Amino acid sequence: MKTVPHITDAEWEVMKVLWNQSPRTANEVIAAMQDQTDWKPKTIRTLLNRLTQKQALSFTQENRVYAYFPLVSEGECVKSETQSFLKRMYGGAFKPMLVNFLKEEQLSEEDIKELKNILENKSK
Amino acid sequence: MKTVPHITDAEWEVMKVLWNQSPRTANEVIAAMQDQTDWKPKTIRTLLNRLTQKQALSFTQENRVYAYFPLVSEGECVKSETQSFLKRMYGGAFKPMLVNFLKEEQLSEEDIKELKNILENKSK
DNA sequence: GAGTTTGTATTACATTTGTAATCCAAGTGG
DNA sequence: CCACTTGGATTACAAATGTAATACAAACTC
Repeated sequence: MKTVPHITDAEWEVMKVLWNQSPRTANEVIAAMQDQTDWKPKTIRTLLNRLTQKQALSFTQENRVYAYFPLVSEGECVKSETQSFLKRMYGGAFKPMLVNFLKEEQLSEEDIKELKNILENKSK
Repeated sequence: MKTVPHITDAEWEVMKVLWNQSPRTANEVIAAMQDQTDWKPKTIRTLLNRLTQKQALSFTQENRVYAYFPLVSEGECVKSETQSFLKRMYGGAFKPMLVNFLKEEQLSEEDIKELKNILENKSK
């Protein structure tokens, strides 16, 4: 399976913007992030650079301006991060975590119904 | 709610040993970790120190030897780490993650049954 | 009681991460 | 053509993290 680069917390925010829509220029990304964070533009450019270096992003060049786009999908990254998270927390086993959290978290009737449905379909 | 200190990957391994059984002296921890890791004893001592500083551990002193024990429970830590993980991955929502992973992961018939049971009990 | 061992405390040092600022080159306005 | 702007490239720097080594003090061995 393809290995995705490790994406840090700060970088993750940038990725989310580009997963949401791409390609986008650096300035567009910066603009899109003005609400969520108070990072300076230079900071965001640094993150774009690092993500490009670790091949999570690439870009096309139009005149002097780069338009960035993801090289890895959100699903891949979420999966990969979850895997290492689970490994740390629960020794890699998915079910114990589910058991633990199903017990602890509050879920609405609807949520429970939806989850049961999913399980239903899996078991077929 | 009580805030637990942030425990890093390496530190987490040490905590697991002490959650598993405590109190334990530094040497006992080191011995217990010989299989899982190839960290030098000094490294493990550093981790014990850092964990003590951040008040994840404390110790009692018997002659010149410290016996360490956790100040925070595994459950607390798992919960807290999971919260920040979910925040990063899914904007903090628990259910979307469940949905996503229930769909993706393989679970045995038994697992599914168990999970459905848990859901059953919650919905009552 | 002086040297050696052994536990703890202190210090070290590279890498990663967060958070930018500075430098430089291409384009733009007069 | 030359100063100014603007986008990207390079450099900066502190805190956190991984991974130890060195220093020091108590205890144990002759």
